[in-house]
Amino acid sequence: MAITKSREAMKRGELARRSGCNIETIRYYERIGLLSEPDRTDSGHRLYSPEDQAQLGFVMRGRELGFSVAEIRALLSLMNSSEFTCGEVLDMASSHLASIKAKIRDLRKLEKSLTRLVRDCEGGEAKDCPVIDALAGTRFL
Amino acid sequence: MAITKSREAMKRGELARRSGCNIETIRYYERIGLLSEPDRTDSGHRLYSPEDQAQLGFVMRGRELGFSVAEIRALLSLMNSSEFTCGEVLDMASSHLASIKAKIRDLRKLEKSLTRLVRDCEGGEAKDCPVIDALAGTRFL
DNA sequence: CTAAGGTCTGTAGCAGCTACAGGTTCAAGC
DNA sequence: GCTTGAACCTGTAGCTGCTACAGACCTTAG
Repeated sequence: MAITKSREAMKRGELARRSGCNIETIRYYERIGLLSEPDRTDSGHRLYSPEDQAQLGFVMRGRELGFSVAEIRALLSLMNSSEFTCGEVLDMASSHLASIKAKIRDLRKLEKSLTRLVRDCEGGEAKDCPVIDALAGTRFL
Repeated sequence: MAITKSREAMKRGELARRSGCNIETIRYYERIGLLSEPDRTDSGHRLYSPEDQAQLGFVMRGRELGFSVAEIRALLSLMNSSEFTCGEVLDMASSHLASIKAKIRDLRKLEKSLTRLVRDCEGGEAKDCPVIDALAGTRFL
């Protein structure tokens, strides 16, 4: 094993443990370009630097905020371009926010419909179940 | 082409047109067992009956209500079992409702975090973008 | 030196579709 | 009857975001 950087560097398992990321997901992020290819030991084991760990953290927080892989890729390349403007980032974040709001609206509609169906269903052995009726198209939502 | 049922039966394209379902999705639903295998003409073209169309409608409404394919499969087999109880359906519907509520809660958290970030971002050419800072881990959400 | 664990690679699987290629078949016009 | 183009057939690959496994190699403790 290479001696250089050995104090700071860690292998995939430890990065997984430290970051809380699934060990296979780390390799997946590398493959799709969300993590840059790390150094390797002479025998081919990956060696991650603290910078790699920071980048993984960036990706994970982005995912937690619901950004898609494509969006995170864009954010990363924005950051790495020497002069990125906060405006570009703002555009991405606010359009992402808009899509989250839209999802919430859709889900709230579902919630309303289902709540009504569940409320009207008595749960007995009735022949006419409002939920089934709705699905069968014989009842309006 | 078989003469029987020809007045009522339709081919895949027409079923797609009438139901609003993507034509490939119909075949997909058949493959995964959400639609029963339809009759065929002598040359192998699928012939859908009005019952098939009703079943497709059931599946589509289920999907619109956010039920998973597995849940819809279960609902279908419940319906086809001679004596299904409304209670079983109610259980499925209300646990599905619970998962929708959970999704809404998660999305609302995201919405809050993102709204705050976007609000604090002035969108100029600032060196310190709150969105980037949050992703980089140098700012708490 | 050996055994157990970690890591390597490639690949397959999940949901829920959607789309395409390459081959029949149908239906309408001439 | 023949041609043409649309519709249909099959199998399979792609999408997103992972997750998991097999079989080989490497590392480390005893």
